[in-house]
Amino acid sequence: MRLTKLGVFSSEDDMVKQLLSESQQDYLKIVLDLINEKKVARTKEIAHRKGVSMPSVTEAMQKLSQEDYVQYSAREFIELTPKGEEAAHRLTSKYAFLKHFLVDALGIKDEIADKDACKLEHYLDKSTLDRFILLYQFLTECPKSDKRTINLFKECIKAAEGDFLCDSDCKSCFISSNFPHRYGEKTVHTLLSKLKRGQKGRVIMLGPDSEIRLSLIDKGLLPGSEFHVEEIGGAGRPFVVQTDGCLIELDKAAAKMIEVAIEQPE
Amino acid sequence: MRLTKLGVFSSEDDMVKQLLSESQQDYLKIVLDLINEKKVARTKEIAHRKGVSMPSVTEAMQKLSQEDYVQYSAREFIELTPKGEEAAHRLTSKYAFLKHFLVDALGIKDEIADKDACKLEHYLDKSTLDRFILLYQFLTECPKSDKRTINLFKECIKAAEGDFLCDSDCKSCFISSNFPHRYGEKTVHTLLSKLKRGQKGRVIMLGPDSEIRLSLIDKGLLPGSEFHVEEIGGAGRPFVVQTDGCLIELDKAAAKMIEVAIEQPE
DNA sequence: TAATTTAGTTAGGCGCACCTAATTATCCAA
DNA sequence: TTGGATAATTAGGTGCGCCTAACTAAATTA
Repeated sequence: MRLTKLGVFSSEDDMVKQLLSESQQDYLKIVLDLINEKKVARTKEIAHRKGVSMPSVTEAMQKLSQEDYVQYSAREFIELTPKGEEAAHRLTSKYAFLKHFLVDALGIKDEIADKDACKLEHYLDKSTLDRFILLYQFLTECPKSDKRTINLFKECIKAAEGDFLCDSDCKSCFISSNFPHRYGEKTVHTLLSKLKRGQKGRVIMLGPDSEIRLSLIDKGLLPGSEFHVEEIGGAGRPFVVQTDGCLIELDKAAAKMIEVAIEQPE
Repeated sequence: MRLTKLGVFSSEDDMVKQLLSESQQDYLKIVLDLINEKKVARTKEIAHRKGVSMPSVTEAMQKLSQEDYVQYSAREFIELTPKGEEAAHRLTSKYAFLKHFLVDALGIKDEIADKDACKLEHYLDKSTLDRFILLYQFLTECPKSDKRTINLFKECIKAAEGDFLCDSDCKSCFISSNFPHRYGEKTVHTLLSKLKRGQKGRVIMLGPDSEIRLSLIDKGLLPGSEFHVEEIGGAGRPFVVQTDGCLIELDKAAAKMIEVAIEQPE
C-alpha cells in the first residue's frame, strides 16, 4: 500500500518505469502505434486516441523530448528516439500479452480487457508479470489428459456464467451438481447457509451463479474472507455475517452458494 | 487505453470507484484497518502507514468527511460513516483476495504481492475480478486426477525457476525435457533458434530458465508477440528479430528457450 | 494567389495530492 | 497548575496533467 517514489531497482527498465509517469507511458505507446500504423504520429491523432485536448499533447511531447524519448520540434513530425522506441515497445508488448491473457485465458470482454490490461501493464511488477506468463502457458499449453487445461477452465467459466450444461463426468470444481466438494482435512467444508449463529468461518469458494457472485464481490465476501455469523436467515429474513467489522446481509440463495470452511463440526 | 471520466456504471459501487480517487480509497482502507486493529484511527498513524505527512492526512480527511465517508472534526477521533465503512470494506476484501491469489496461487513474494494487489484492487474491473476468483477457485479447488491443479502449476513454477527437478512422468508444459511440445495443427511449433533469416513467427511460450524469461520480458518478447527474423545468430553473433518495428537482440541460449509458431515448414 | 479551413501552439488556469514551516491545541508529568 | 512535549491544524507553495481561449502556421481550394 505504501508507495515510496524511490526504491531499489532490479534493472534499468524499472527505472524507466519510475521515471515515466503513467500518462507519459501512454503517450509513448500511442506514438509507437501511430508510427507503425500510419507512418507518422500527429498531435491531433494522439490527442484523439488518448482522449485529451491537443495542447495537452503538445505539452507532453515537449516534456518527453526533453527527456529524450521523442524527437519533437514545433509543427514537425513526432518521432521516437531509440530510447523512446525501446520503452514504448516494452510497454506495448506487456500490454499485448496481458490483453491476450485476459481475453483468451479468462474470457474477459474486449473493451474491459483493454482497459484493465492497460492498467496492469503500468503497475504489475516484473516478477508478477512473469508469473502471469507462466500461468498463461500453463493454462493454454499444458497438455494434460488429452485436453488442455484451458478447456477445463473454460468449462468452469461457462458453468459459472449460469450456463449449467455440465455433463456428468465433469467432476471439476464448483460446478453445480457437487458443490461444495471438499470435506475432511482439518477443517470441515460446508455451505454458509448451514451454519448456526455465532459460528466463525472462512469463505472457500463462491458458487456457480454469476449474478450472486458479482453481488458477493460488491458486498465484499470473497474467497479467503473470514466471518462470523450474526443472524441466521429464515422466513424472509436474511443471513447476517460480520467480516472486517462490517455487517453483510445475504439472502438464502446467496448463502447456499458460499462454500465455507469451519473449524469444528458441532 | 482511453479513459473517460464518465461512463455507464453497472452498479452503485462502480460509481463509488469513480468518485473516490485512488489515494482516497487508500485512506479509507487504512482508516478501517486502524479502527479494527487499534480501535481508533489517528492522523499520525494514518500518515505513517500511507507514507505521507500529517497535513496531507488532515486535508484528505476533510475532503472525505465532506463526501460523508468519514466522520471528522478537527482534533477528534476519526471514524468511518456507514457509507465509508461499506466502501472501505469492499476495497479491503478485494485487496485481501487479490493478495491471497498472488501469494498462494502464483507464489509472488509477499511485499511485491502487497504492492501489486493494492494496484489491482483499484483498477481491475469487477468482471475481471470475478474471473480471477474463478481462476483461483479452479486452480486451488479443482480436484483433478488426485492432485489439485494448483500443485501441477506449482511444479511448473518450480521448474520454471531453474529448479529442474522434473520427474519423468511429468508431461506437463514447458518443463525442460520436452520443450517445445506441441506440433501439428495448422501451424508448426519449433524453437526460435531454428528459424532462418526472413521467417515470420509468433512467440508461443518462454522456456524454463527464469533469468532468460525475465530478460525477454525486458526486451519485450512475450507469448503472443509476432516477429520477423532479421539475422540468425552464430559464432558469437546474436539473433536479431523485429517486433513492433523494434529490433531485439537475443543470444543463442535465449533463442533456444523460445517456442514459436510458424506458418509453413519449408 | 488570396481566402478559408484545419492543425498546432502559447498563455493562462484549475484540481489534486503532496510538501514545509508556522501555529495551536492537547496531554502529561514535575 | 504549569511548562514542555507531542499531535494536529492552518497557511502557503509545488508539480503534474489536464483544460479553454486565443493566436499562428500550414494546407487547401476557389
